[in-house]
Amino acid sequence: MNKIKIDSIIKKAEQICERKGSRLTDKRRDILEILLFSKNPLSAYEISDTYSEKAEKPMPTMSVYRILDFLEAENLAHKLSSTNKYVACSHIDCGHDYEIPQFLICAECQTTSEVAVSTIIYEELNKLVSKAGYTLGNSKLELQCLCNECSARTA
Amino acid sequence: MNKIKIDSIIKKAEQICERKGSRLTDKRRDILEILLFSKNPLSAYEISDTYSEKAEKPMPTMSVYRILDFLEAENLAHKLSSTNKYVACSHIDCGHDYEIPQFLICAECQTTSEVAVSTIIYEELNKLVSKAGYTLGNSKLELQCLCNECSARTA
DNA sequence: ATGAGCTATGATATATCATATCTAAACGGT
DNA sequence: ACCGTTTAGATATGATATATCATAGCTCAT
Repeated sequence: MNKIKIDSIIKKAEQICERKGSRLTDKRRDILEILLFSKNPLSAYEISDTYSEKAEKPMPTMSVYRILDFLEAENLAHKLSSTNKYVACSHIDCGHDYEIPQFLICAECQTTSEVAVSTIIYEELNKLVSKAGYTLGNSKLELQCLCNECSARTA
Repeated sequence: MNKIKIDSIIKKAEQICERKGSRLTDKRRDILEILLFSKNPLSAYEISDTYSEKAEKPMPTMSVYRILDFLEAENLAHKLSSTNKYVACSHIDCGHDYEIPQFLICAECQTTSEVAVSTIIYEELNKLVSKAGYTLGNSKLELQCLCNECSARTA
C-alpha cells in the first residue's frame, strides 16, 4: 500500500478514535502504520522488531500487545488466531463495519485478504447456530486457502 | 458422554486406524478418551494433568502434543485455534468426513459443538474465495457464540 | 499554573503454548 | 533372536501472551 493511501487511512482512524473519545497516540499510530505497510500479517514480536529498527528507542513486546488490544477494540486491527498474527482492518477508510469479517489466508505465502461475508452466508450461519442452541457473537472467519500465484507455482 | 457410548466410539476409532495402517496405542486411546469424556475443549497441559492424575506415571506435555498431532492427522480430534484447545471429533462413530467442520464455542462457558457446514454455506464460501483469487484449502470454522444457557443467565 | 485523577507506557516476571532434538523402549516381521 | 520402524521419554528452548506494579504524560477543574 502506498504512503498517500496510508496517510488518508490514518487520518480516518484518528477521526474514528476521536468520535469514540479514545486517542490514537503516536505509538498507536506507528503500530497501525506498520500493519498497513506490511504485505503480510505480523506477529507481535515482528511488529516490535520492525518498530525498534526505525525508532530511536525500541518498543517492548508488552507495549505492542497493549497497543494491539487497543487497535482491536477500536476495530482498526484484527487478530488471526489461526496464525497468531495481526493485520490492519481493510475497511477503515470505507467505513464498513461488517458483521463478520472473513480472512482468506494463503497457506503458502501467508498473503491475506479480508473480505465481507455475504448476506447469504451470514443468514445461513445464523440459522445453523440457532438450530444448534447458540447465539452468534462477534465472530471472524479464517479460511486456509491457496492464492492463485502459489497455486500456479505448485501446480 | 456415557461410558458405553465412548467405548463404542473408541472401538470405531481403532477400526479407522487399522484400516489406515496406523495404531491406536494405549496412550493414544487414553488421550482420546479424556477428550471424549470432557464437556469442554482441553489444552495440551490440561490433558497432561488429567492423564497424570489417573495414571501411575505422569505423561509429559511433549507426548500429549505428539499424540494430539496423531489424533488430528487421523481426524479423530481437532484443534481449536481460537482458544488453543483440543476436542474429540464428533463424527467418529457416524463416519462422516465433512469438508468443513464448524465449531460453535460459547464465549462464557466454553461449551463447544461441532456441526457440519451446510452445502449452501460451503458453495457460497467457495464462490467468495475464488472471486477473491484464492482456492479453498482444508478449513475449519470457529464461531464465537453464546449457548442458550449462558444467554439466559446473563439476560 | 497547579494538583488530582485518568490514561498510556515502561519494566520485570511469569504463565502458557509449542517445537526441536536426541535417546530409549516397544512392536512387528523375518 | 535380530533388525528396522514406530512410539514415547527427557531435556532444552522458542514463541506467544498475561499479570502486576511503577512511572510518565495529559486533561481538566480549581
